[in-house]
Amino acid sequence: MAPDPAGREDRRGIERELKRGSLELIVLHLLSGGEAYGYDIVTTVSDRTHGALQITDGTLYPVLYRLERAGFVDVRWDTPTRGVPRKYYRLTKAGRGELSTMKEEWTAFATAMASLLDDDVEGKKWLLRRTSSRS
Amino acid sequence: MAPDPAGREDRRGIERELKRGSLELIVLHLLSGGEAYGYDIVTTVSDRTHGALQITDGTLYPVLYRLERAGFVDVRWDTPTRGVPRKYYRLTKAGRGELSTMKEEWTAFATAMASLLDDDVEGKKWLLRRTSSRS
DNA sequence: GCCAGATACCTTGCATAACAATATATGTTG
DNA sequence: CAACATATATTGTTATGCAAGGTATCTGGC
Repeated sequence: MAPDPAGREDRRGIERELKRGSLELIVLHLLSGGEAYGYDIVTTVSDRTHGALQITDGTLYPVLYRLERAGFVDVRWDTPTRGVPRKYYRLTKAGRGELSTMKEEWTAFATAMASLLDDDVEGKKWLLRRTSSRS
Repeated sequence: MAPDPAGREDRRGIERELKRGSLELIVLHLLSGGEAYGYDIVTTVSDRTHGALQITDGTLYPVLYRLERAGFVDVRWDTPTRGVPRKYYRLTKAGRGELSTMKEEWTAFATAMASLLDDDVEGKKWLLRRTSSRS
Protein backbone atom coordinates (compact mmCIF):
# COMPACT_ATOMS: atom_id res chain seq x y z
CA MET A 1 0.00 0.00 0.00
CA ALA A 2 2.29 2.71 1.27
CA PRO A 3 4.97 3.25 -1.36
CA ASP A 4 7.67 2.19 1.06
CA PRO A 5 7.63 4.52 4.05
CA ALA A 6 11.32 4.72 4.72
CA GLY A 7 14.48 3.19 3.38
CA ARG A 8 13.71 -0.40 4.00
CA GLU A 9 13.93 -1.77 0.53
CA ASP A 10 17.69 -1.90 0.93
CA ARG A 11 17.28 -4.61 3.53
CA ARG A 12 18.24 -7.10 0.91
CA GLY A 13 16.92 -9.75 3.18
CA ILE A 14 17.82 -13.37 2.80
CA GLU A 15 14.13 -14.01 3.12
CA ARG A 16 13.71 -14.07 -0.61
CA GLU A 17 16.22 -16.85 -0.88
CA LEU A 18 14.80 -18.73 2.04
CA LYS A 19 11.49 -19.03 0.30
CA ARG A 20 13.15 -20.94 -2.47
CA GLY A 21 11.76 -24.41 -2.56
CA SER A 22 9.30 -23.64 0.21
CA LEU A 23 6.58 -21.96 -1.76
CA GLU A 24 5.39 -25.09 -3.51
CA LEU A 25 5.17 -26.78 -0.16
CA ILE A 26 3.21 -23.87 1.27
CA VAL A 27 0.74 -23.84 -1.59
CA LEU A 28 0.25 -27.59 -1.54
CA HIS A 29 -0.31 -27.48 2.17
CA LEU A 30 -2.88 -24.72 1.96
CA LEU A 31 -4.69 -26.55 -0.80
CA SER A 32 -5.00 -29.59 1.43
CA GLY A 33 -7.75 -27.63 3.16
CA GLY A 34 -9.85 -27.49 0.03
CA GLU A 35 -9.85 -25.81 -3.33
CA ALA A 36 -8.87 -22.19 -3.66
CA TYR A 37 -8.04 -19.62 -6.29
CA GLY A 38 -4.81 -17.74 -6.77
CA TYR A 39 -5.65 -14.32 -5.50
CA ASP A 40 -7.02 -15.84 -2.33
CA ILE A 41 -3.88 -17.85 -1.69
CA VAL A 42 -1.74 -14.72 -1.88
CA THR A 43 -3.64 -13.03 0.91
CA THR A 44 -4.13 -16.19 2.92
CA VAL A 45 -0.40 -16.88 3.17
CA SER A 46 0.19 -13.44 4.59
CA ASP A 47 -2.84 -13.87 6.81
CA ARG A 48 -2.02 -17.21 8.35
CA THR A 49 1.56 -16.22 9.10
CA HIS A 50 0.59 -12.79 10.42
CA GLY A 51 2.63 -11.13 7.72
CA ALA A 52 5.78 -13.10 8.43
CA LEU A 53 5.53 -14.74 5.02
CA GLN A 54 4.41 -12.88 1.97
CA ILE A 55 4.20 -13.73 -1.69
CA THR A 56 3.17 -11.65 -4.66
CA ASP A 57 0.82 -12.70 -7.40
CA GLY A 58 3.67 -12.52 -9.86
CA THR A 59 5.31 -15.24 -7.81
CA LEU A 60 2.30 -17.37 -7.12
CA TYR A 61 0.93 -17.84 -10.61
CA PRO A 62 4.10 -19.44 -11.94
CA VAL A 63 4.11 -21.71 -8.90
CA LEU A 64 0.54 -22.79 -9.60
CA TYR A 65 1.38 -23.36 -13.22
CA ARG A 66 4.32 -25.55 -12.22
CA LEU A 67 2.15 -27.56 -9.87
CA GLU A 68 -0.44 -28.03 -12.56
CA ARG A 69 2.16 -29.14 -15.09
CA ALA A 70 3.54 -31.64 -12.61
CA GLY A 71 0.08 -33.04 -12.05
CA PHE A 72 -0.09 -32.04 -8.41
CA VAL A 73 -3.18 -29.88 -8.79
CA ASP A 74 -6.30 -29.89 -10.90
CA VAL A 75 -7.76 -26.71 -12.30
CA ARG A 76 -11.34 -25.57 -12.66
CA TRP A 77 -12.54 -22.31 -14.12
CA ASP A 78 -15.42 -20.59 -12.46
CA THR A 79 -16.95 -18.06 -14.79
CA PRO A 80 -20.13 -16.74 -13.28
CA THR A 81 -22.47 -14.56 -15.32
CA ARG A 82 -21.81 -11.88 -12.77
CA GLY A 83 -18.43 -11.58 -11.15
CA VAL A 84 -14.76 -11.87 -12.07
CA PRO A 85 -13.78 -15.29 -13.40
CA ARG A 86 -11.74 -17.34 -10.99
CA LYS A 87 -9.48 -20.29 -11.46
CA TYR A 88 -9.82 -22.83 -8.70
CA TYR A 89 -7.07 -25.24 -7.79
CA ARG A 90 -7.49 -28.56 -6.06
CA LEU A 91 -4.96 -31.14 -4.87
CA THR A 92 -4.66 -34.35 -6.83
CA LYS A 93 -3.67 -37.67 -5.36
CA ALA A 94 -0.15 -37.15 -6.64
CA GLY A 95 -0.27 -33.72 -5.07
CA ARG A 96 -0.96 -35.21 -1.68
CA GLY A 97 1.96 -37.55 -2.10
CA GLU A 98 4.22 -34.71 -3.08
CA LEU A 99 3.00 -32.66 -0.16
CA SER A 100 3.91 -35.45 2.19
CA THR A 101 7.35 -35.84 0.63
CA MET A 102 8.13 -32.15 0.65
CA LYS A 103 6.98 -31.83 4.21
CA GLU A 104 9.42 -34.51 5.25
CA GLU A 105 12.23 -32.95 3.30
CA TRP A 106 11.55 -29.56 4.78
CA THR A 107 11.41 -30.94 8.29
CA ALA A 108 14.66 -32.81 7.81
CA PHE A 109 16.31 -29.69 6.53
CA ALA A 110 14.96 -27.47 9.28
CA THR A 111 16.00 -30.00 11.89
CA ALA A 112 19.52 -30.21 10.54
CA MET A 113 19.76 -26.43 10.46
CA ALA A 114 18.41 -26.05 13.97
CA SER A 115 20.79 -28.60 15.42
CA LEU A 116 23.66 -26.97 13.61
CA LEU A 117 22.78 -23.51 14.85
CA ASP A 118 22.09 -24.61 18.38
CA ASP A 119 25.42 -26.31 18.40
CA ASP A 120 27.97 -24.72 20.66
CA VAL A 121 30.57 -24.12 18.04
CA GLU A 122 32.85 -22.32 20.44
CA GLY A 123 33.88 -25.45 22.22
CA LYS A 124 34.33 -27.60 19.17
CA LYS A 125 37.35 -27.35 17.05
CA TRP A 126 37.76 -28.01 13.38
CA LEU A 127 38.55 -31.35 11.92
CA LEU A 128 42.16 -30.34 12.17
CA ARG A 129 43.45 -32.30 9.29
CA ARG A 130 47.19 -31.96 9.73
CA THR A 131 49.48 -32.14 6.73
CA SER A 132 52.46 -32.64 8.94
CA SER A 133 52.50 -33.45 12.60
CA ARG A 134 53.39 -30.18 14.22
CA SER A 135 53.61 -31.82 17.65
CA MET B 1 32.28 -41.50 -0.64
CA ALA B 2 30.04 -44.12 -2.17
CA PRO B 3 29.35 -42.97 -5.72
CA ASP B 4 25.63 -42.96 -5.15
CA PRO B 5 24.52 -46.49 -4.27
CA ALA B 6 21.31 -46.63 -6.23
CA GLY B 7 19.25 -44.39 -8.43
CA ARG B 8 18.84 -41.51 -6.10
CA GLU B 9 20.44 -38.78 -8.08
CA ASP B 10 17.20 -38.38 -10.02
CA ARG B 11 15.52 -37.21 -6.85
CA ARG B 12 15.67 -33.71 -8.18
CA GLY B 13 15.28 -32.72 -4.59
CA ILE B 14 13.99 -29.45 -3.43
CA GLU B 15 16.89 -29.62 -1.05
CA ARG B 16 19.02 -27.62 -3.39
CA GLU B 17 16.54 -24.80 -3.29
CA LEU B 18 16.08 -25.07 0.43
CA LYS B 19 19.73 -24.32 0.98
CA ARG B 20 19.31 -20.99 -0.71
CA GLY B 21 20.23 -18.23 1.63
CA SER B 22 21.16 -20.65 4.38
CA LEU B 23 24.71 -21.37 3.36
CA GLU B 24 26.07 -17.99 4.33
CA LEU B 25 24.48 -18.39 7.70
CA ILE B 26 25.95 -21.85 8.09
CA VAL B 27 29.44 -20.69 7.17
CA LEU B 28 29.29 -17.66 9.43
CA HIS B 29 28.09 -19.82 12.27
CA LEU B 30 30.85 -22.36 11.83
CA LEU B 31 33.43 -19.60 11.67
CA SER B 32 32.24 -18.30 15.01
CA GLY B 33 34.12 -21.25 16.46
CA GLY B 34 37.42 -19.97 15.12
CA GLU B 35 39.21 -19.58 11.83
CA ALA B 36 39.02 -22.27 9.20
CA TYR B 37 39.85 -22.87 5.58
CA GLY B 38 37.50 -23.75 2.75
CA TYR B 39 38.17 -27.40 2.24
CA ASP B 40 37.70 -28.02 5.91
CA ILE B 41 34.36 -26.26 5.99
CA VAL B 42 33.03 -28.45 3.21
CA THR B 43 33.65 -31.63 5.14
CA THR B 44 32.72 -30.17 8.49
CA VAL B 45 29.24 -29.19 7.35
CA SER B 46 28.55 -32.72 6.22
CA ASP B 47 30.13 -34.02 9.40
CA ARG B 48 28.24 -31.93 11.91
CA THR B 49 24.88 -32.63 10.28
CA HIS B 50 25.60 -36.34 9.81
CA GLY B 51 25.28 -35.97 6.07
CA ALA B 52 21.91 -34.25 6.19
CA LEU B 53 23.46 -31.10 4.79
CA GLN B 54 26.12 -31.15 2.13
CA ILE B 55 27.86 -28.51 0.13
CA THR B 56 30.38 -28.82 -2.66
CA ASP B 57 33.57 -26.84 -2.99
CA GLY B 58 32.22 -25.26 -6.14
CA THR B 59 29.47 -23.85 -3.97
CA LEU B 60 31.48 -22.87 -0.96
CA TYR B 61 34.22 -20.80 -2.55
CA PRO B 62 31.82 -18.30 -4.07
CA VAL B 63 30.11 -18.06 -0.70
CA LEU B 64 33.40 -17.28 1.01
CA TYR B 65 34.22 -14.74 -1.65
CA ARG B 66 30.88 -13.06 -1.11
CA LEU B 67 31.41 -12.94 2.63
CA GLU B 68 34.85 -11.47 2.14
CA ARG B 69 33.58 -8.83 -0.25
CA ALA B 70 30.89 -7.88 2.21
CA GLY B 71 33.46 -7.51 4.95
CA PHE B 72 32.09 -10.30 7.08
CA VAL B 73 35.29 -12.33 7.07
CA ASP B 74 38.99 -11.62 7.00
CA VAL B 75 41.36 -13.73 4.97
CA ARG B 76 44.81 -15.00 5.72
CA TRP B 77 47.00 -17.10 3.49
CA ASP B 78 48.99 -19.85 5.07
CA THR B 79 51.79 -20.93 2.76
CA PRO B 80 54.05 -23.31 4.59
CA THR B 81 57.35 -24.36 3.07
CA ARG B 82 55.98 -27.85 3.10
CA GLY B 83 52.31 -28.44 2.54
CA VAL B 84 49.48 -27.18 0.37
CA PRO B 85 48.74 -23.49 0.80
CA ARG B 86 45.58 -22.78 2.70
CA LYS B 87 43.38 -19.76 2.91
CA TYR B 88 42.09 -19.16 6.40
CA TYR B 89 38.90 -17.27 7.07
CA ARG B 90 38.01 -15.50 10.28
CA LEU B 91 34.87 -13.64 11.35
CA THR B 92 35.03 -9.87 11.54
CA LYS B 93 32.99 -7.76 13.90
CA ALA B 94 30.59 -7.01 11.08
CA GLY B 95 30.48 -10.72 10.43
CA ARG B 96 29.29 -11.39 13.96
CA GLY B 97 26.58 -8.81 13.56
CA GLU B 98 25.49 -10.34 10.29
CA LEU B 99 25.51 -13.78 11.83
CA SER B 100 23.19 -12.58 14.54
CA THR B 101 20.86 -10.93 12.04
CA MET B 102 20.72 -13.91 9.73
CA LYS B 103 20.11 -16.24 12.61
CA GLU B 104 17.11 -14.21 13.63
CA GLU B 105 15.79 -14.06 10.11
CA TRP B 106 16.20 -17.76 9.67
CA THR B 107 14.49 -18.52 12.96
CA ALA B 108 11.61 -16.22 12.11
CA PHE B 109 11.20 -17.92 8.78
CA ALA B 110 11.41 -21.41 10.20
CA THR B 111 8.94 -20.53 12.90
CA ALA B 112 6.47 -19.14 10.41
CA MET B 113 6.84 -22.22 8.27
CA ALA B 114 6.43 -24.58 11.18
CA SER B 115 3.33 -22.86 12.45
CA LEU B 116 1.89 -22.87 8.97
CA LEU B 117 2.58 -26.54 8.43
CA ASP B 118 1.41 -27.60 11.86
CA ASP B 119 -1.76 -25.72 11.25
CA ASP B 120 -4.81 -27.87 10.81
CA VAL B 121 -5.78 -26.59 7.44
CA GLU B 122 -8.63 -29.03 7.14
CA GLY B 123 -10.78 -27.24 9.62
CA LYS B 124 -10.08 -23.75 8.41
CA LYS B 125 -11.77 -22.40 5.37
CA TRP B 126 -10.55 -19.85 2.92
CA LEU B 127 -11.07 -16.18 3.29
CA LEU B 128 -14.23 -16.64 1.29
CA ARG B 129 -14.34 -13.29 -0.30
CA ARG B 130 -17.75 -13.31 -1.90
CA THR B 131 -18.41 -11.27 -5.01
CA SER B 132 -22.12 -11.58 -4.60
CA SER B 133 -24.11 -12.85 -1.69
CA ARG B 134 -25.29 -16.25 -2.77
CA SER B 135 -27.53 -16.58 0.28
C1' DG C 1 -22.36 7.74 -18.16
C1' DC C 2 -17.67 7.93 -16.49
C1' DC C 3 -13.72 7.46 -13.62
C1' DA C 4 -11.15 5.50 -9.76
C1' DG C 5 -10.07 1.61 -7.19
C1' DA C 6 -10.46 -3.18 -5.87
C1' DT C 7 -10.54 -7.80 -7.60
C1' DA C 8 -8.48 -11.40 -10.50
C1' DC C 9 -5.67 -13.22 -13.89
C1' DC C 10 -1.15 -13.44 -16.71
C1' DT C 11 3.67 -12.49 -18.74
C1' DT C 12 8.40 -10.64 -19.44
C1' DG C 13 12.88 -9.64 -17.80
C1' DC C 14 16.23 -9.38 -14.15
C1' DA C 15 19.09 -10.89 -10.32
C1' DT C 16 20.71 -14.38 -7.48
C1' DA C 17 22.78 -18.58 -6.04
C1' DA C 18 23.67 -23.70 -5.96
C1' DC C 19 26.17 -26.94 -8.54
C1' DA C 20 28.53 -29.82 -12.07
C1' DA C 21 32.42 -29.65 -14.62
C1' DT C 22 36.82 -28.33 -15.22
C1' DA C 23 41.38 -26.59 -14.18
C1' DT C 24 45.65 -25.97 -11.46
C1' DA C 25 49.13 -27.20 -8.01
C1' DT C 26 51.05 -29.69 -4.06
C1' DG C 27 51.69 -33.79 -1.02
C1' DT C 28 51.72 -38.75 -0.22
C1' DT C 29 51.99 -43.56 -1.13
C1' DG C 30 52.99 -47.70 -3.59
C1' DC D 1 56.27 -42.11 -11.69
C1' DA D 2 51.48 -43.01 -11.37
C1' DA D 3 47.45 -42.58 -8.66
C1' DC D 4 45.05 -40.40 -5.23
C1' DA D 5 44.00 -36.99 -1.67
C1' DT D 6 44.37 -32.22 -0.48
C1' DA D 7 43.31 -27.41 -1.60
C1' DT D 8 41.82 -23.42 -4.23
C1' DA D 9 39.44 -21.30 -8.24
C1' DT D 10 36.34 -20.41 -12.39
C1' DT D 11 32.81 -21.08 -15.98
C1' DG D 12 28.34 -22.21 -17.61
C1' DT D 13 23.80 -24.02 -16.55
C1' DT D 14 19.58 -23.80 -14.30
C1' DA D 15 15.85 -22.59 -11.27
C1' DT D 16 13.00 -19.31 -9.18
C1' DG D 17 11.36 -15.14 -6.54
C1' DC D 18 9.77 -10.75 -7.78
C1' DA D 19 9.17 -6.12 -9.76
C1' DA D 20 6.90 -4.18 -13.40
C1' DG D 21 3.84 -4.24 -16.75
C1' DG D 22 -0.57 -5.76 -18.97
C1' DT D 23 -5.78 -7.22 -19.47
C1' DA D 24 -10.50 -7.57 -17.85
C1' DT D 25 -14.45 -7.28 -14.58
C1' DC D 26 -17.09 -5.28 -10.82
C1' DT D 27 -18.43 -1.47 -7.53
C1' DG D 28 -19.07 3.12 -5.88
C1' DG D 29 -19.01 8.11 -6.28
C1' DC D 30 -20.34 12.05 -8.86
